[in-house]
Amino acid sequence: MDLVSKADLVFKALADASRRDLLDRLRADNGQTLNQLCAGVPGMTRQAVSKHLAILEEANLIATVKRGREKLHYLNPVPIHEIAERWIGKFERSRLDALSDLKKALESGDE
Amino acid sequence: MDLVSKADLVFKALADASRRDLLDRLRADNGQTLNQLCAGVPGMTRQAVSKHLAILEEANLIATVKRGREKLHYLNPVPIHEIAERWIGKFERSRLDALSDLKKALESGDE
DNA sequence: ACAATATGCAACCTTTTGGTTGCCTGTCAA
DNA sequence: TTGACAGGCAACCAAAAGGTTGCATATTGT
Repeated sequence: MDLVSKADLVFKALADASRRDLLDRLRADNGQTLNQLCAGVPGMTRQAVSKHLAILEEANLIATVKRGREKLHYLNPVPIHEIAERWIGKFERSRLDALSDLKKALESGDE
Repeated sequence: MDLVSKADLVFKALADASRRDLLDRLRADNGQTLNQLCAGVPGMTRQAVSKHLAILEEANLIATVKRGREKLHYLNPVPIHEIAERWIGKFERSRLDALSDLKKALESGDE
């Protein structure tokens, strides 16, 4: 098996606000080039953006297509979907239980 | 406004596998003490676990209740729920669109 | 009272992360 | 063919993250 799990790459990729922003911008306008994406993040070099995109690609959150001298970036929402289903879903299902535990604990702490 | 957004704290907290594991274990057995949680992570000092718990608490993913000399940790799934609703939800909704973009791009790349 | 237990605090260390600069490669257009 | 344009690669750097050790503090049971 992998040294780092697939889910871990996705969580780590999503941990950075700049990368979440890149995903947001691809969602709004899919298939942008590196330079187009750079234009939306002033105050950051092209290489920095390129590194973020590489991390997103490693996590399979984006796919790229080379078209001549430019590289088009496409959002792949599948890993986000899987994370939501497999991991967040568990917590969704136990939401009310956990809150009732919490409430009980806080009440008994008041005694 | 805050220097770091609330959502950012949650994403950052979820970025570490040990912390996700702690949440998992609290979900299975809510209200554990620090030492109980340490027992489940062999090969890590109590202080390391304590730091992870502090980060989770900072992100509001757990709430704590002091009970005598021990501190009980309770899962708070609400931030996870909010993340799922506000952020992941957007990507869920655009899932098919993005995939169709991707497919089109890959096809035209084959010409 | 006192020893054991449960946790907190702080300094310190190493690795990872996010970013930069500088230069190289490939592609298009005149 | 020769610039200009889009992007890749590698070295380097500062700051943050993850972890440790050592000591301090508060609570509890005997």
